[in-house]
Amino acid sequence: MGKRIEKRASTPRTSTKDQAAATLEQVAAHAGVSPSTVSRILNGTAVVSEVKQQAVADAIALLGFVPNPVARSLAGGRSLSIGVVTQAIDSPYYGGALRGIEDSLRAAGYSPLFTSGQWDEAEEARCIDLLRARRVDGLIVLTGRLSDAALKSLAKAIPVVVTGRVLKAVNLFSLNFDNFEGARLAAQHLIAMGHRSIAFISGVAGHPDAAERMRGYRSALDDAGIRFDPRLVVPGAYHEDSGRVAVETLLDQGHGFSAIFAANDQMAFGAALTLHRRGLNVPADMSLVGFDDLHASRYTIPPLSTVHQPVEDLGRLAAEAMLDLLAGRKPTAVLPAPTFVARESTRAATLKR
Amino acid sequence: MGKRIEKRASTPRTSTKDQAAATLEQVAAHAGVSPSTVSRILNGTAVVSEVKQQAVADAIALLGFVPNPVARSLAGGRSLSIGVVTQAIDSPYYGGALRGIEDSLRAAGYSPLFTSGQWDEAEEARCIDLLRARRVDGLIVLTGRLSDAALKSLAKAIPVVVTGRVLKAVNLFSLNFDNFEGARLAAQHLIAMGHRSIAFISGVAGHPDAAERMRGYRSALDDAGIRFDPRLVVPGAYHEDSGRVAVETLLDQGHGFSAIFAANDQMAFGAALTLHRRGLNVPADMSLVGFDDLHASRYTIPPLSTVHQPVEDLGRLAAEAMLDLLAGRKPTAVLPAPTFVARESTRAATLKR
DNA sequence: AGAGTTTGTGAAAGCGCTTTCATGTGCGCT
DNA sequence: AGCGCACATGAAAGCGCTTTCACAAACTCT
Repeated sequence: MGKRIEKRASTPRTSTKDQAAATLEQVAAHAGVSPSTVSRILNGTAVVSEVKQQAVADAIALLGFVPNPVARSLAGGRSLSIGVVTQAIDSPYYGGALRGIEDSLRAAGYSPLFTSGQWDEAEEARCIDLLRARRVDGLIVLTGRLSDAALKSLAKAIPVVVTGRVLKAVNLFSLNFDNFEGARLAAQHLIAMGHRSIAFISGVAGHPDAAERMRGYRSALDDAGIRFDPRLVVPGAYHEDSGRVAVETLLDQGHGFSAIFAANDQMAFGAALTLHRRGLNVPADMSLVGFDDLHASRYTIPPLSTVHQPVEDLGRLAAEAMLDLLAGRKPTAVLPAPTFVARESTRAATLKR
Repeated sequence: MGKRIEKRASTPRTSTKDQAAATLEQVAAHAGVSPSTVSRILNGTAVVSEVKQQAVADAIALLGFVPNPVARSLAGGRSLSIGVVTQAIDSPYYGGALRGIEDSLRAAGYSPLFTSGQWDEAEEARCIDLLRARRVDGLIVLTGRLSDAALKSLAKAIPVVVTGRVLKAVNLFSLNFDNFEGARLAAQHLIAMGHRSIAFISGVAGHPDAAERMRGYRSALDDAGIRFDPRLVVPGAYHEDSGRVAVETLLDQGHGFSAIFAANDQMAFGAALTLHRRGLNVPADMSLVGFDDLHASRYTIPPLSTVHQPVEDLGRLAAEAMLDLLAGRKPTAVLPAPTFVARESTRAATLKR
C-alpha cells in the first residue's frame, strides 16, 4: 500500500552519549568540589551544603553523568543486583513471577539476574554458585529443589527469599502460597458437584508444593468421607505431556472416575487433550480442574476451572521482601489466600462411571 | 602453609565458602608468583611456564578461588554481561528465546540481563539506557519497536544483535525469521484446502514482523487469484484477548468466511474461544491457523495448525551471533526456513458460508 | 663472540567509585 | 577570651582485577 508517515515527535533518545561516559571525577572537577562530595550527594551519605548540591546537580546534568554500577559495586561491596533462581524461565508460571520481580526491583535501583534450574537440584546449585560468583546482593529462589538446610546455610552468607515452602531463619524469608488449602478448595469444588471418584495427577515428586497439593486433595476427600483410592493418583511432572500421559494411564487402568484434578494447569491442558482424543467431552463426560490459573487457562476450550495463584504478586512480594531484608527491615509480605475460579471445565456429576 | 582440606565433593555444594572469597592476590601469594601471572593464566593472555601454571592451578583449587567478575569488569572494561530486551518476559514466545540465550551465553562465560519493553517504544528506550548504564558488553533486541536508525546509531557504541527485521550495519547483526514466507505458507495451506474467504487477524501495528505476515497473507491470496477483502482483516495485538475480540468483530460484521488466520498463536487461542462460544466448531465449521507454534499449541483442542518458528534456536543463534560480534568475527547464523505444521484445526472447506 | 630478538615475569598504574581519616571552620560554652 | 566540639569537606587509601612497561634470561644470527 502506501508509505506511512514516519513517527517523529520526540525520538526515544536511547541516550546517544557516545562520548565515553562521564565519570564522577569529571563531575567533581566541573562542580569545583572533591569526588568524595559528589559521592556523598549521590548516596546521601552525609550532609552537603546547598550550594555544592546545586553545583554538582548542574554538572551532572551538563555531562549526562550516570554512575558506573560496576565501579560502585567494587568499591561499595554491593552489586545492586539480585539473583533469581527459577525452575524454567520459559514456563508461563515463572514468567509471570519474573515480571513482578523485575518491576519491583527496578523501582529500587536493583537489577534481577535470572537463571533457571531446570527442576534439577545440581543444576540449581550451579545457578546459585554462578550468581554468587557474580556477587549478587541477595537471592530469590522460586520453589527450589534445594533442601531447607542448604537454604538456611546459604542465608548465613547472603539474604535469601524463597517461595513455595515455609522456613524460618535469620536473613531468610519464605513466602508461601497455601498449596494445601488451594488443592483442598479444588477437590471440594469437585466433591460439592457430586463427584466421588476423583483422579489426581500429582506434581513433581519431592517438590514441597506438590506434596502440599496432594495433601489438600486427600484432606478434602477425608472430610467428605470418601475413601482415598491410590489407584486414582498418577504421578506427573508439571508439564503438559505428563498430563497427557497420565490420563492415558488412568483411562487404560479402567478404574472409573468422573473428574480429574491436575496439580497444575499445564498438566490439565495435556489431560484435556487425551480426553478429547478418547472422545470424552469436558465437562459433559468428565470434569477437569487445574491449579495455578495461568493466563492461558482462561482461553482453553472449555475455559479451565482452577485454583487462582497470584504469580505476578508473588514475584512482586518476593522482590519487596528481599528489599526489606537488604535494608535490615523485617519483611511482612503475605500472599493472598487461595481462591478457586470456577469456569467451564467442571459440571455436576451425573452418572457414576 | 597451613593447608586444609576444602569442600569434599558430593552434596550439591552451593559453595559454603563463607570464609570471605579468596582473591587473586592470595592465589598469587600461595603459588609464589605475581598477581599478573595469575591473571595471565586465568585469561590466557600470555604464555606461562608449566611449573607456575601448575602452582597456580593448585593454589586456586586449594583456596576455592573464583574470580570476582565485578573487579574483572572494572579493570577490563568489559562487564561480561549482555543486555537482552524483550517485549514481555512473561510471554511464552519470548520465554523460549530467553532460554536459548541463557544457555549459549552461559557456556561462554557471559550472563544475560533480561528486561522487557512492554511493546512500548519509550519503555524500550528506557530499558536500553538502563542496560547501558549497567555497562553491558552487547545488546540483543528481540523484535524491538525502535527504529532501524536508532538501532544503527546504537551499534556505533555497542554491538547489537536484533531479531525480527533485516538490517545491515557495522557492529550489528540481524537475525530474521522469514515472516513473509511463513505467513504465505499458512495462507497457502488454507487455500489448498479450498478456503476462499480467509479472515486475517493482524499483529501489533508498526511491528515489522506483523507487516511481513500481513504481506505473506496477501501474497498467497494474490497467487491464488483471490481478491483481497479488507473487511476480512481485523487488527490484533498479539495477545489472546485481542484474538477473542477480533473474531467477535468478524462474526458480527457478517461477511462470510470459512477460515481464520491469526498472526500469532496467542491470538488464535483467543479466536478459538469466541468460536466455541458462538457454537462454531473448529475445524468442522471453521478452520483456524496460527503462527509461532508455541509449545502450548500442541495441546489446544483441537491442536493448532500453525507456522513453526524455532524460538529457542532463535535465542541460541542470537546469543552466538553476539559472541561472534564480541570476538570480532562476522556472525554467520541463519535461521531455518519456516515450515507449516498441519495439526487438527484445519479442514477442507465444504460449503461457502 | 657480540648484537639483536624473543620470552617469561614482576612492578606498578590504573578502572570509577566508596569510605575512612584528617583538617579547617564556625559555634557554644565557661 | 579561650577551649572544645560538631560539621562540612578534601585527601588518600583501597575494592580485586587487567594491562602496560621494563627487564633479566634465554635464544637466534652473522
